[in-house]
Amino acid sequence: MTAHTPGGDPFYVTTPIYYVNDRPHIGHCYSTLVADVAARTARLLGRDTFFLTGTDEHAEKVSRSAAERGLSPQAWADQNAARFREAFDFMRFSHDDFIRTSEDRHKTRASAMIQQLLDQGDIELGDYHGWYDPSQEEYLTETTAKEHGYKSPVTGKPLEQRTEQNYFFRLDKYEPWLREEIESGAVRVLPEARKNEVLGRMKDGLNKVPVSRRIKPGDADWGITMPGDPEHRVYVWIEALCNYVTAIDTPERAKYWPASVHFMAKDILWFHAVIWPAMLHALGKEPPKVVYAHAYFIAEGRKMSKSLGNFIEIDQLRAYAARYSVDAVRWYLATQGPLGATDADWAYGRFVEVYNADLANGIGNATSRVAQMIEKYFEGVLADRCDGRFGFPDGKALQAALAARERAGNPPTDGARTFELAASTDAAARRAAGVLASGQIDESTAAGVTLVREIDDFITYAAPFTLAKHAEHIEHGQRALGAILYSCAEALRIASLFFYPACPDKMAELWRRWGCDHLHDPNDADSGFKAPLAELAEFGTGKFSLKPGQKIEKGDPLFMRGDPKLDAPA
RNA sequence: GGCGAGGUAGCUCAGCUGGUUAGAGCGUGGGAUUCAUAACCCCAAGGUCGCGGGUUCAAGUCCCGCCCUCGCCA
Repeated sequence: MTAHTPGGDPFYVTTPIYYVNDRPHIGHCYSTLVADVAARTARLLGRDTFFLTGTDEHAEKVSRSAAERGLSPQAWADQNAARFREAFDFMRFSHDDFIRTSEDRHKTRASAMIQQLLDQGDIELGDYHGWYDPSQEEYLTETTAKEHGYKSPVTGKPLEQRTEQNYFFRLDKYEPWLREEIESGAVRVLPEARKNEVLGRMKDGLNKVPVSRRIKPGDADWGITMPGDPEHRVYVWIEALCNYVTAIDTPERAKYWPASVHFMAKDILWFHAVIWPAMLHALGKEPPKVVYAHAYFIAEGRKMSKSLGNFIEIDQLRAYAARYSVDAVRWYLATQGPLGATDADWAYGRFVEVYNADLANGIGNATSRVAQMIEKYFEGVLADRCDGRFGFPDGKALQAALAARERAGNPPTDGARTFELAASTDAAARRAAGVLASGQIDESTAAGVTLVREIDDFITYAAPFTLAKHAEHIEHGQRALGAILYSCAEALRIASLFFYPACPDKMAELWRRWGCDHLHDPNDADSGFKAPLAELAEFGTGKFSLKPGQKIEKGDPLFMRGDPKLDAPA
């Protein structure tokens, strides 16, 4: 789907695979967006990136829902998996593959992985006993059972103690190893608060975990059976975890293991941070480098739930996108989302504020004003190059600008300032590079925002619009003006690179207008970069820098200002 | 109940090993300005740093107690 930059270090990022019975909503979109931004950042940095998402299909409820509709489980899963694909295409996610657990490539490999665990004695038969809810035909955890007074949470009928033969994964065997991995950071569990949780819970000891249940008469033939024992069906979660490996188990893709980062919501952290690494270790494979569990979105200050019926579904995101652009929706999710341990709010008022502040009044306005000046004073053609340094005593361009302000009777009140735009863009690039190890995707967006702020500040101080009016009375006035505008444009070009992971289409649009040659195909934001960030972000003298003579087209506002008084899109 | 995190400006949060007037972004109010999408830039509003004790020459920053919120518990 996306062109890879050959030669870079492999970077493998995943999302959970989504339960195919669900309708795509903001939660799925958020997890996937986080991974997408990480993947796009990795590609921008020149890493050989592989980004995987997909659907989890082998649940009992899937076959039941299918039956209700008179469909085969597969047909039903096909239909719903397609919804996720559509939603993800709409969100402009750049996954390299979309795996479905009902695919043969997954089933055969997942079975083989389980077979190996069985052969090695890491999965063994044992007795499971727990609280069984006969009315729902399911076991409840001790905690849940207790919470409900040992009665069915659904029907209120008494629960029964039952014992059943199941297969168990010997998680207990790997406790010392796992503790060491997590404590040392060999497996980084993030955010830090989650790591503490996991370690805290591990203190109570690790038990064998049931990984299968006995097939009952009438159960649909849907899912993987325990190798060598067709009486038992493998639990979906363990099979689902295997997707991260099955999807890249080909000669060309093998280089991507171990995963650089698994992103997920906090509810499935335990599986990813504890059970999965232990399974991998048992299989003789390396554990993932980073396991990152984000928190949840709430809606307008309220928890989302089926009973309130306030889930933010894909249609609502589409409505926002119709008014503000998909990139604006991505921006809000990426910068305001629950990346840390606490939940974040999807709130319309906040959406407009952030959209206006960062996008419309930020990079959108900055590119407009710079392009407009180049159009007005230089007929839309860049005049000079400049190294982005404006200081004393040899910053001639800035001195000319200050002379103009003096002449206009509007000298700066804040004294002699120095601007090192090239140093600022370098600092931003270093900051953005931190995204990959920390999973902190907002480092890149924040670097872009900070940079734009500095550029705006510089424009105000250097006042090229004032210089333009007095240029003929000032020595080298016209050249100084060209140099200043060049630096603003060049700094904005570099800033746009940091906006790209969250706002790929808008930045591709900007690059087309300004004639920037970053992408293999300027008309396709996903066509891959021609060089890694280190080269793309060279200021002034690089291969990808703006060049004298280059045409700068202003065009319509990149992000039209939003009106907070309007009702929320619906 | 057990374990853990945290309560700092209207909002979201920074404040490392204790030390000049407690910071940022957004929002709000005012000013300046016109290159720009009435945007940008500057300034301000005055937050008992959850509450009460204690240690110290000095405490959001350490200790004790209390209140509250939140997370995890296969």
